Amino acid sequence: MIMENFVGDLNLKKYEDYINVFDALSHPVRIKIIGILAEGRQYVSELARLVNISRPLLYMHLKKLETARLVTSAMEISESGKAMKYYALEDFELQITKELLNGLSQNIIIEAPSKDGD
Amino acid sequence: MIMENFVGDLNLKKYEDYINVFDALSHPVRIKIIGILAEGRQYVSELARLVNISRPLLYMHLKKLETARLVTSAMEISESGKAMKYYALEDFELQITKELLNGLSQNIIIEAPSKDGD
DNA sequence: TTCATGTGTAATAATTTTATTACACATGAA
DNA sequence: TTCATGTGTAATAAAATTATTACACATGAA
Repeated sequence: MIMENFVGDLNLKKYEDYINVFDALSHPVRIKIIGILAEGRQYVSELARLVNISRPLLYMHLKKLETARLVTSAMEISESGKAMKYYALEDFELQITKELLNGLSQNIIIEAPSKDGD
Repeated sequence: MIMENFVGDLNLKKYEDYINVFDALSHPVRIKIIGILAEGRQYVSELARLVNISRPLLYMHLKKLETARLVTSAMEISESGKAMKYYALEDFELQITKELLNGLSQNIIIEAPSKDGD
């Protein structure tokens, strides 16, 4: 079995996929969320209390994490009959090397807007 | 020799260090820069041409990469007598795991601005 | 001297991200 | 019915990032 870039359960292919992950990991609140979800899944309102931010803001951060596929969500009806949305952390293990980034770089083309401000 | 989180030549300790790295890696232009520097060091003006962006913008991106300590810079006087600023890629190898992020998470405290928008 | 090339940065504009506020709607329990 | 708790999102404000423009200054060669 060949594993070019071992990336755990995440299936990152295009450079955009990686950038989504890096972007997702570039904010303290989102690292905090990951830390909490590492202990086990949690529903939104409770997660908001644990992270100490508002629910609307939490949704924004969760969206980034979900886009990066670092977390997944699932709706459930609790015993008491309430709808609960649970978020869970994905399994992942990312190895970032110069070689990987160099490889991604090959697919990136920056189209020229202006060459020099002079 | 114990190596808690192997991070190559980068010496990342605080969660801010990691966030700086993630942030640095979260933009196509910067990945492109890394890809080019992976082939060898380069001076600013030439790098700007290779990446296809303006020099002022390049400086901005280089600053982020340098803050993250993914690149280093050095001034040199060329044979022809011109001052040249060379940028080079650092050696690094980063293993990102749930455990690492969970560890970082412990040090992050989000101070409450507002609990819920309701 | 003028041109081509290198350095650096200040000021501003454009865009995106982050954060807040204010809603609407559902359920179970008191 | 009212309260506490859960869901979701639209609109806006605030802040940060990204991008542009316009400078200044240095060196070697023509």
